[in-house]
Amino acid sequence: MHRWSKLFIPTLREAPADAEVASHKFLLRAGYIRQLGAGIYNYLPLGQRALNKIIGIVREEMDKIGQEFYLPALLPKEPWEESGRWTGMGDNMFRLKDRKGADLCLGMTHEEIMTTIARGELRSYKQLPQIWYQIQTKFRDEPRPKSGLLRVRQFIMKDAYSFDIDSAGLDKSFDLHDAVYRAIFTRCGLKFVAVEADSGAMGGSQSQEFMVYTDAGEDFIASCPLCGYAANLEKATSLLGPVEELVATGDGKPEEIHTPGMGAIADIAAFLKMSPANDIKCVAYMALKRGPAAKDGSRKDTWHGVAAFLRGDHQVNETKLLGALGAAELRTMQAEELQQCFNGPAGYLGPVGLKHDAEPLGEGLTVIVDRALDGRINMVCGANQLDYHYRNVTPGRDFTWTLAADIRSVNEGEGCPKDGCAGKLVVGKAVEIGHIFKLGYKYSESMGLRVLDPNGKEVTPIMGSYGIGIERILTAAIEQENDANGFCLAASIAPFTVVITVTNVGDAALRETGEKLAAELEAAGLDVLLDDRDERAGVKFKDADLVGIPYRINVGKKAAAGQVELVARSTSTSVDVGLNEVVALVKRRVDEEKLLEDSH
RNA sequence: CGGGGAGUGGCUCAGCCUGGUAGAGCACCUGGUUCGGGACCAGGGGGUCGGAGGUUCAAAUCCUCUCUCCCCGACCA
Repeated sequence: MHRWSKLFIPTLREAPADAEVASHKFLLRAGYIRQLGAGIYNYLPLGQRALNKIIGIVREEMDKIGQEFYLPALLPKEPWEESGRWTGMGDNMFRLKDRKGADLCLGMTHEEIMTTIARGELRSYKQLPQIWYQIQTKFRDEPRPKSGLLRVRQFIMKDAYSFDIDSAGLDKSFDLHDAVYRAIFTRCGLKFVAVEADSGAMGGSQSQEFMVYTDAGEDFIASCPLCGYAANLEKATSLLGPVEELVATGDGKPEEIHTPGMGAIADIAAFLKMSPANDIKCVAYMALKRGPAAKDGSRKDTWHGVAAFLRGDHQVNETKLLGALGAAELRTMQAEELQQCFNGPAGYLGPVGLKHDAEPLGEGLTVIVDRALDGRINMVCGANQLDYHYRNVTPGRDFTWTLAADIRSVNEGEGCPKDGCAGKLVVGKAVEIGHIFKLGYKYSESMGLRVLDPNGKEVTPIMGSYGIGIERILTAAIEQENDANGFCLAASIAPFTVVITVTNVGDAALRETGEKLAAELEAAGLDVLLDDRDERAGVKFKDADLVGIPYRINVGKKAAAGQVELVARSTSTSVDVGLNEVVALVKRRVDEEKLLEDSH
């Protein structure tokens, strides 16, 4: 049994000024965490208990499909050079040298390391499939840590890796993780959605994120309320309605028009009394192409000019653009670069007469057009000349391109992309709590993992990679359920399941009743905290509400009559219960919560 | 890295513009009165004003440099 008077639970009346999001404020106020530096936090006893409970659930579920490892966080350079990520990870990797001057890094993910184990030990298809996981501290030198535990530089991750003989096997491993992840998040009391996602730096084909809707999140999710389609905005597509085309003027060929001071799309649209959808906008980038790795691990990276053209009312999706180009990084062009590539100024850039490369990221300019320009006619675009535009511009007839691709972000209200679905997309903010990838052969190939197949032939196993952010589960749970007084965690992850508040410890009878009740609850298998502090009742109620414990039992005035109050934190409802029934009632409530989870 | 903001007892902040004895509330310690939704009274402890340099008889306050943290944009669990 734990007594509040003996525990270190430093609650705060006011949130420190630099906390902005709810979970950050409450984690600090409830005495779960204290900050040590930007994106670096101390976990205090209450926080540690909650995280341990989450880890327990993750471990229990993961053990159903995989085996737990524990790899080092301090890693030598070599495996990273083999995969190409020693340079590929860039500044996000914490690097250090040992006393001999050898390069080391702090692990930010462990594909490489797991692969070294696999290639050292796996010899036969008979040993596959394997699912290996660990729960371990990760280090990432984030450009901008923020929002308390939401984005930090040191965090706990459950990372798992699968090795299969073929893609059918990978599909199965992927589905196993999908199912187990759903079970984990449900047991943690999260209302989550699984969405299609971009694979990013991990590489690979298919990936799916698990998200919890919250304004504190950093991702946007497009979803269809009708059919259940859901995708990260980085990946989402939509069905566009028809656009009313402009009527051609003159001979129907591109015609230069004088448009002084109309560098913005809104201006030119108003001037020509047309919709921005009739305009072709240009966003000019410099894209970084990674060169092949040299023997010493170094690379020659090069920058290439890219002109992206899309509908005037659409926004570039840089994630999609990166993917379409096969580039590593993007930055917008400087004025001199614009002049050099377009011979024209920003605001008046256009595709007509633009020379472009045949292949992406070549010597000259890469012209990429968005698919939403397919089949469009009589559009308006910049003339690559200050204060001039063209009209009557038809893609394909009046200009060509290096490649066409989906490079725009969908907007709320656009049509659901699923065949036959008439739904309209809605966009919401969310935080990512888990991500599962089909990696493919990226690591097994580059690092030389081979096994013999049934025919005695060497084959390369196919891999998957699967992550869960442990602290993110806690953070998302708090974001999901909080009010003015604090937050409420599911019994499964709360540091304590029930707190017994003895309203007046000066009263020996009350104190004894509380002690006895606590012992009984503990005997019933519940995590119980006895608030035996010599504080006024109000202080103890406030603290109990603050720290997220789902059930509270008030031992007060009515105790003499054999009655206590059972208060549910989530609904703030209380019922009077007989002292001899309260243990069974709390137990039943907690068990019902579990049942509810299982039925998901 | 670009842009914006902040560093003053443990927490929230005032003081800075216009240089002149470092303050309030909460928290903490002692005593008393209270005791079901963050009590009250009295007394008390605690601060190199982020750091360095400069201007000045005198710097929390003015100047220069620097460090740290937070927020907005490119990354991801």
